[in-house]
Amino acid sequence: MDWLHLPPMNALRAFSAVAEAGSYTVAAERLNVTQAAVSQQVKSLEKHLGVALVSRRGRSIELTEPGIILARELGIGFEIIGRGVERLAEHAAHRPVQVTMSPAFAVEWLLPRMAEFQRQHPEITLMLNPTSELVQIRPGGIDVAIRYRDRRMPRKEEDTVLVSDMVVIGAPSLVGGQDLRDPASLTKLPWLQELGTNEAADWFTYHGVVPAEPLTINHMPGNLIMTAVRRGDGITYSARAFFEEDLSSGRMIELFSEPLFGVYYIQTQAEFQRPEAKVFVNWLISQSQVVSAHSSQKLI
Amino acid sequence: MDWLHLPPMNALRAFSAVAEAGSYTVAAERLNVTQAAVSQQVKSLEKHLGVALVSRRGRSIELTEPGIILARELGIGFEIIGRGVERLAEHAAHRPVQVTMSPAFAVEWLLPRMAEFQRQHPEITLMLNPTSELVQIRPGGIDVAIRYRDRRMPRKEEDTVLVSDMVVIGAPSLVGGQDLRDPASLTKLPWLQELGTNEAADWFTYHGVVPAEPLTINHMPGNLIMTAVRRGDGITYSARAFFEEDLSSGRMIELFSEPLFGVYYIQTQAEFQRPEAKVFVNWLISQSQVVSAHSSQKLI
DNA sequence: AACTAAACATTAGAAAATCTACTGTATGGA
DNA sequence: TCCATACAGTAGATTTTCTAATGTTTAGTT
Repeated sequence: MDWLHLPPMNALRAFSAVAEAGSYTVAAERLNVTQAAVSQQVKSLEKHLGVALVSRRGRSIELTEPGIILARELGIGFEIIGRGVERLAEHAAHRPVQVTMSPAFAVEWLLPRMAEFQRQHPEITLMLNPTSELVQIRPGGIDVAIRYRDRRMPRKEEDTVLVSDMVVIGAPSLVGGQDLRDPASLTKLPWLQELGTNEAADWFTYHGVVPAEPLTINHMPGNLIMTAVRRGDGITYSARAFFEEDLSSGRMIELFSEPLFGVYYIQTQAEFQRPEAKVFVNWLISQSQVVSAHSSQKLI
Repeated sequence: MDWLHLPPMNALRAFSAVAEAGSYTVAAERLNVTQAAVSQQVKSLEKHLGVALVSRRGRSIELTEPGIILARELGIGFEIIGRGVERLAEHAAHRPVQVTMSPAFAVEWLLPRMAEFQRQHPEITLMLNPTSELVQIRPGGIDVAIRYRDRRMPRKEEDTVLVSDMVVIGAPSLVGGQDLRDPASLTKLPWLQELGTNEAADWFTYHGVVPAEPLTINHMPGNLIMTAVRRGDGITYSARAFFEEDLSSGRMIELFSEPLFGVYYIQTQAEFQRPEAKVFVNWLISQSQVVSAHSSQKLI
């Protein structure tokens, strides 16, 4: 394909629209530009080709003989291109909305609410990708990411899903009856921690504790941690919101708490957001909440 | 055709080139832009469609499945468009170079030299349009116009074909033996004048003569005037260059002369000039001359 | 004949798209 | 490990494209 000697595509498109519409004014409407713009584009195309394509005939226009020939070819070409794009657009529209988030958030917050979303929007299918890796948001890939940050990294202009106390938490069978009011005392307990993260060490650093002996840390996939903590395999650092039920029923014990410390917020491709993704994001926002102390309250 | 929901044509073209070349760098070369430009165009297309079209694979790239589908359609579409344009371009290339000029210039200056041009450039056919109307220069229409102006309207930057004395001239049978040294004396003679022009009246005005009685003016098509003047039907105002032969042989008599007064110059479409037209213009310039007094001399 | 309205043409300046030059990142081969 | 190659990202420059206003031509109307 010889791209170099092709006239500007926009000029070809304008002329093709004119040929199709039989009028500059109508073509301009269809292209959603002014009549002057179309007139100029066609002029520039004629100049490029050195051939008159359109001739005025009183108040209307007429294609010249070469104009007719060109218009026929262009019409076919653009038709094919248009169909190809349309096909792809349809394909894209039916693709599930892809959402990534941390395993803890998926299991403890999103999944319990998913049924409600599906009831409201049965036409939209979601594909969840629970991982603590930062998956790139990109067309054809992840549409929406729900991410965690602590309060110390403030941002403006972001959609918040959940603001929660962050807590160190454990099962009564593991921590019951001990005096654990000093952060340093937690160095003796086994920690459970997401693969590839460093929550336990960070927590001690934040609280000014330098562990005297090596910490006992079990790394495991995020989705297993909740279960393991409940079973008494170790303690972990997490959002209180994920354990409301456990705490009020006494199945879990809160060891330390940092009020309103953790923020889960939405990241999404700002422009050209797919309509389905937008619906999901709006729903997320409608479900957003602040969880603090021993009560949870809706924000919106 | 739904032009509104079509992505930007340039982005489609860039992606099609990438698909064809199998590489951003090569595609960029073929499109004669930088690799960054192509990269951005493809990105923007992906954003528009919400679909990943290209994926990196090490140091090379690979089209995604939807990318392959789209590329196939685009390839066909652009191919058709390209062929249509190419066909037209060929058609245009073989079209005769269309030249307009005054009838006098055509008969007396250009036609005698045409044979030489044809000898030098047998592949180029000319179509002459001798008329004193100002035909619009426009793609697909007139390529080159040779126009007259008098010295009083100076221009810069124009290609001159002929600068000549302007003379009032007549056949001996009509004007011989009379004392016509006073411009006013010419009011009594019959004038021949191009249809739609006003040369005679202008000439008297320029020479400060207010005709006492109505002038005798015969209007006729330009190509007939030369013959009529030679036959002694009247006098006319013209470039001396057209009558060199007649004057030196005594077949015509020069009544008044304005040295280097008339300029014949070339008008042509500056940009996107067809190659054939350019050849002809260059030849015209090579033939250009200044004609003054009783001698003519080549300028170049 | 004069008026009116509809359609295309032209222009300057504004707005938007596009490109370049540069820098950054990843990868395969010497 | 270093180098060369290819793609990615960014800011600012450049080019293209568009709009808004106005002009021109023509067909139909009064």
